[in-house]
Amino acid sequence: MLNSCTTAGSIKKMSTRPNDVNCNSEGIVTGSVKIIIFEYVVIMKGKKFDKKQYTSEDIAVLAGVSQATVSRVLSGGANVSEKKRKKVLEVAAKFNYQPNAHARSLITKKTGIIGIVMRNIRDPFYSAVLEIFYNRLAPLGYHLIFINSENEIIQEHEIVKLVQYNVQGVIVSDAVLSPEAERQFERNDISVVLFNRYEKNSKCSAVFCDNYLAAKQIALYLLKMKHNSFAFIGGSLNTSITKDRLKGFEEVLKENGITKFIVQTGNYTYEGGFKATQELLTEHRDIDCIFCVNDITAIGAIDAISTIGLKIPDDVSVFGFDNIRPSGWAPYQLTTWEQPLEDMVTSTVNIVLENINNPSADRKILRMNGQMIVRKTVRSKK
Amino acid sequence: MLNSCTTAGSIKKMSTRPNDVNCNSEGIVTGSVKIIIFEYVVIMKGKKFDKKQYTSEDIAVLAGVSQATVSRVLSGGANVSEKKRKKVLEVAAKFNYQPNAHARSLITKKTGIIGIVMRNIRDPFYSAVLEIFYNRLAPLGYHLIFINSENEIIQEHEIVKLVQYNVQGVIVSDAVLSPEAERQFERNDISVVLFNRYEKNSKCSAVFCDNYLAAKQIALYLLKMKHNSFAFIGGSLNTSITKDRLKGFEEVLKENGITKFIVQTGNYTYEGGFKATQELLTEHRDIDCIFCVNDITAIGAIDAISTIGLKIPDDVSVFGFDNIRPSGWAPYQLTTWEQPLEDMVTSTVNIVLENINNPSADRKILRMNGQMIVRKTVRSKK
DNA sequence: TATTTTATTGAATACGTATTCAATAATTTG
DNA sequence: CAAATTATTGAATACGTATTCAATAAAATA
Repeated sequence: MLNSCTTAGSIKKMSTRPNDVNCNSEGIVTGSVKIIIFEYVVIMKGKKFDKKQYTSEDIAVLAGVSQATVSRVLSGGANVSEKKRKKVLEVAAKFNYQPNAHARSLITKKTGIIGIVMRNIRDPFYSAVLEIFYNRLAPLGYHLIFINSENEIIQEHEIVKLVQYNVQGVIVSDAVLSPEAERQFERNDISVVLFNRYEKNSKCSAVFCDNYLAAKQIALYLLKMKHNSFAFIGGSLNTSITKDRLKGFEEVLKENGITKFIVQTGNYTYEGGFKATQELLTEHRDIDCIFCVNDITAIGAIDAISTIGLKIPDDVSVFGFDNIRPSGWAPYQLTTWEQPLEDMVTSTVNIVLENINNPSADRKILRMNGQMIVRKTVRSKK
Repeated sequence: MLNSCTTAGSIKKMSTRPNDVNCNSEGIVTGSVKIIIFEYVVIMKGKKFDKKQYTSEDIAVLAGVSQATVSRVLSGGANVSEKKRKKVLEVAAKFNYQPNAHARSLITKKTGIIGIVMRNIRDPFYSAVLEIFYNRLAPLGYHLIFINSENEIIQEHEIVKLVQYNVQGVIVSDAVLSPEAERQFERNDISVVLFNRYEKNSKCSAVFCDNYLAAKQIALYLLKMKHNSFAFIGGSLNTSITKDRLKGFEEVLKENGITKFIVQTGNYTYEGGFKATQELLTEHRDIDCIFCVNDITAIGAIDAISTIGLKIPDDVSVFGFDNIRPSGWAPYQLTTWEQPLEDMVTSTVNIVLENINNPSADRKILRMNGQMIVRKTVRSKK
């Protein structure tokens, strides 16, 4: 038997090629050219075709065609006779051939990789964001390299690998890029879409909720419910989210002659919301209404309020933003503003895809609307 | 001026090479060989060095060395004279050269990519898992391709891209692989570590909490607190987590002569826990103690219990597993079992790295301990 | 049937890097 | 100073694929 041979060795392309090599149902190579059989059997070491990473060259030899034909079958599939196509596919399947994506991308300049840069992945809003992005992009053949950052402003060193991997696009969620990072992408013609952020001094596209308008509507609603003393718990004051939500909110309050308005700074986390609320209510017992920049902050606020011993919404109303799942949980029942998450992701993906097809496409800024979700943390009237 | 030239064109390697080409402080190339200057200026179109993705070949020309030397400087750095090294680094920095990771990996067979396959990324436990894995692996130069799945058993088509990208290792969290998927990885010498799962009929390494032992301790604790009628809300019965936690729990109950023990099936989610608890308490009002397979299920259970109007822990005690952050939130104060998350990740990373260095390393099965976190959802006595 | 058109194919090449190998330069040793 | 090491370098090559180009085979047209 041929497979009693024990010498190991690697496959080299033969200078003389068989016209035809067949594989029987056991997966053992048979055919008219012994040297080929010999070499492949040696590799297999009795494990059939496992433990060997086949190349298109190998498949070509085993199918009795040229490497070019194998490539044609497995990439586009154009211009190959039905007979050879079948043969190639058969051999490829039998030997479980998987093309090398790196070699492929070297030629095509298409890596099929998209970078996703995230902060606060522990915030349920952003876990959802990641999940939805994956579910949208994977069926299109794009895969995600995940980058986690702790910084509001993403630094160049955090994303340089994305450049080296030639990602075809980048999604930055809940953060912005440093000028150096942005230039790095720009130089390499990698388009970036900011998700849930907006930066004036940037050339990046951006998809976000119209925070300014939403905040105005929220303020109007809270006024309608006869609140008098307002507070806002934001994130960092130089993020567009906090700036815009604060601006819209404050404008409406001023227009309506509200004088009592305290702005407290959190950091978009539960802990931040909890602490900010404690401080807020210690100094300003008369606050009867808190607008939180996002739900996770609001949940922290709610817990702080009840820890102090105040009642929601009788003593203090709380309004959130995002409509994450925990906001609907029984103890919270948070009244909030729902971001149109699915639509935002869809739009972002569309921009990314458009930039891939047309690298000189214009920057796009998309403001989406969302809607108010009324639950039980804002009193009805007084 | 040289840059008044408007013809565009791509850079070709010159057959005759300059001995030295300098870049002045403006970033404009100067030197003794005009043809080189010409070509590079043409490319730049007056935008200095933007909008051009340089290759090591380009840097070589601009630094007056061979491509091999550039490669030596930027990869290992061995065996290059200090003078040329400096020159190369200077030019590379000035032109913002980034080596192509795909071309590199084609040679080195090291992609620097690790696949992470996740389910339930919306569960705070797994968001944390992802964050920690990133934070551990990125400093080591490894990057993550993120795969999301809805399946308990990961199918081949979901992970085939990981094979094509030649990932150097795979972490599968909260799921197992189908035999075909596992073989796919095995054939390609890609080692897999199951995280928080264990599968007997698999050759994959695994890192998980000793669920059996933990469940026994939990049962003992609940017995000590004088509970009589027990329930367990698990996930799917063919996952190791549910099986082992159930087994340990049930064994102790039996040893202690407990006859009232109801097993209800959830799906590791809030909604699953909520619904299972509703059903459970409708049929079995006498249950005074529920052990939930994980915290998010337990939180759903707590909400269901209080929705029904029962008191925790006076009427019903709830015990969780994981110690996710929301378990510590004010309304929940869930008594639970903390998984040693950081240690589990560290161990997993170590196994992955070991497998990279030694592909024939043995399968490793790591059971970690964790600890009980006593809060307020289990009554003290009765 | 002769001629033109189209389909199919393989050889050669390109992608951008790391590495081998041989040649040369620099240094050390005697 | 001569000989032997060692350090440095560039040319050539390999990695695994897609694609161009030229050649051949097949089909369609006259």
